[in-house]
Amino acid sequence: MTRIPALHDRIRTEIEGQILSGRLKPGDRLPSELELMAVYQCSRMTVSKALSALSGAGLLQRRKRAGTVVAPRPAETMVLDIPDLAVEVARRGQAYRFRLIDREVRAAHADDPREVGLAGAGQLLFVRGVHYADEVPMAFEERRISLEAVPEIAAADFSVEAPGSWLLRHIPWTEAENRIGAVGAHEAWASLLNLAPGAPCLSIERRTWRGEARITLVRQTFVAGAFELVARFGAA
Amino acid sequence: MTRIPALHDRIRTEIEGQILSGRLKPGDRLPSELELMAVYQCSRMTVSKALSALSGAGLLQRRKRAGTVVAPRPAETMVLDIPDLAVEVARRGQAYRFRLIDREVRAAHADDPREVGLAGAGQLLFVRGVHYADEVPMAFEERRISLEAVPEIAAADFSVEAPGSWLLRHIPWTEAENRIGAVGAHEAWASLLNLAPGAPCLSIERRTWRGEARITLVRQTFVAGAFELVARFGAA
DNA sequence: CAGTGGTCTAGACCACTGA
DNA sequence: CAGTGGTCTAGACCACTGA
Repeated sequence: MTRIPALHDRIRTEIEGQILSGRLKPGDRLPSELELMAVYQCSRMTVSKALSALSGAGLLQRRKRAGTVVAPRPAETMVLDIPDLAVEVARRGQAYRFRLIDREVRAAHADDPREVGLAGAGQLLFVRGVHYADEVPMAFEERRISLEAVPEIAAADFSVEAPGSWLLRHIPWTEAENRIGAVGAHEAWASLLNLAPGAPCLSIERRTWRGEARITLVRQTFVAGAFELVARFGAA
Repeated sequence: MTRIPALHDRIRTEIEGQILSGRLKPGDRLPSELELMAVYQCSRMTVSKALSALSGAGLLQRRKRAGTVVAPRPAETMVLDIPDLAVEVARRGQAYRFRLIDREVRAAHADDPREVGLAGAGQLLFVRGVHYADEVPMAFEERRISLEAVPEIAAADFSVEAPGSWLLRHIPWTEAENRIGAVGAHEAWASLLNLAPGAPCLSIERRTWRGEARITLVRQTFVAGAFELVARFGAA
């Protein structure tokens, strides 16, 4: 059973291979759709489908009259997996637990632009807790949630489910931004992770939106070595 | 000049909006192509183009006979920008410099599986250096390059150009994998970054390939706060 | 076996834009 | 203004697979 790939797929793969291997370089011009129809003995729609896919993937640039050229090397953007912590810990075969440290409903601090940006004049829910894998502390979490956007979270029980998992089930975000860096463990929470103050930690600060509405602002701080992010580019 | 969007684009946007807003939930079934043809008064190819795009983006799942359903919430994969350091520093309006610490051509250490995986029985080029922004040390880099894959790099002058920039110009990778974590500054290079040993650093370890060939293995260690990675998902 | 999506054709009209 | 890509049509044959 040798699967016969679709013709548009074969055309796409062939041209993609020529670009990735370097036989076709940025700026090189490709044959027109009319010429490719003759090469592959097919209709224009079929050629167009292959070229449009490559154009959508950023490998080609197409302009009327000017024709189709190989795109300049794209910015190095990679796909980054940011798994839900409970899922990731379970995948490793460890027991996951979230321990709530404290929670508070209050207005945004007017002198904290991040809080004002999140909650505006409304209330926010402020939550802190620790993520454990097999009862070993893995990350400290400090989260702010807009109660205007998610009023029903005021009643959620975070001893059962981490706030992040709760949010994902109830109002998944449509947009997110993560800032990833390193920080030294802060005195206020170093001991919660069994660390000395200043010990190296991986910090992920995430903002999420649902459409226009700001949902949450969370900062997770991981014990160095307890968690790694992986970003990939290219074939699986 | 109100740009009239293409019909297939309008169909795609409408359905996409219904999914992202939650009016259509994972598992919900969409009308068949035949039904959508009637709704939008268009041909099947036009409907198909819209649905195929959404299927390719992971928002829909399509199966013959079973029809088209909204896909389960996709894994949270984000787009991560990993800029070339020289480019990133220039973008900030700072002066970039790479300082070569040492370089060495040798065989892979048989007891280091990462080196053996990179160079096999062949030679590798081992390079260490520091990246500066406005003469302030920003990152320490330790890089291994397969000389079998890139013999011409043996003659490159790294006082002029960082190894990473040289590689990008000469043999851009087609696949890459990055592991991002936090580490404490190592005694061997902490002083090069004006850090005390153990001070928090952001670590990026990158492997690259060109097709099947392994190109390089590099670990860059950034002074905490000197560099942040940003990952985004959703609309720009 | 009937409905669904996957693919392909041979044509058409058009907007754009560089020669 | 002529060549190019963007879009769309009305049809066709087929593979797949759940009712």
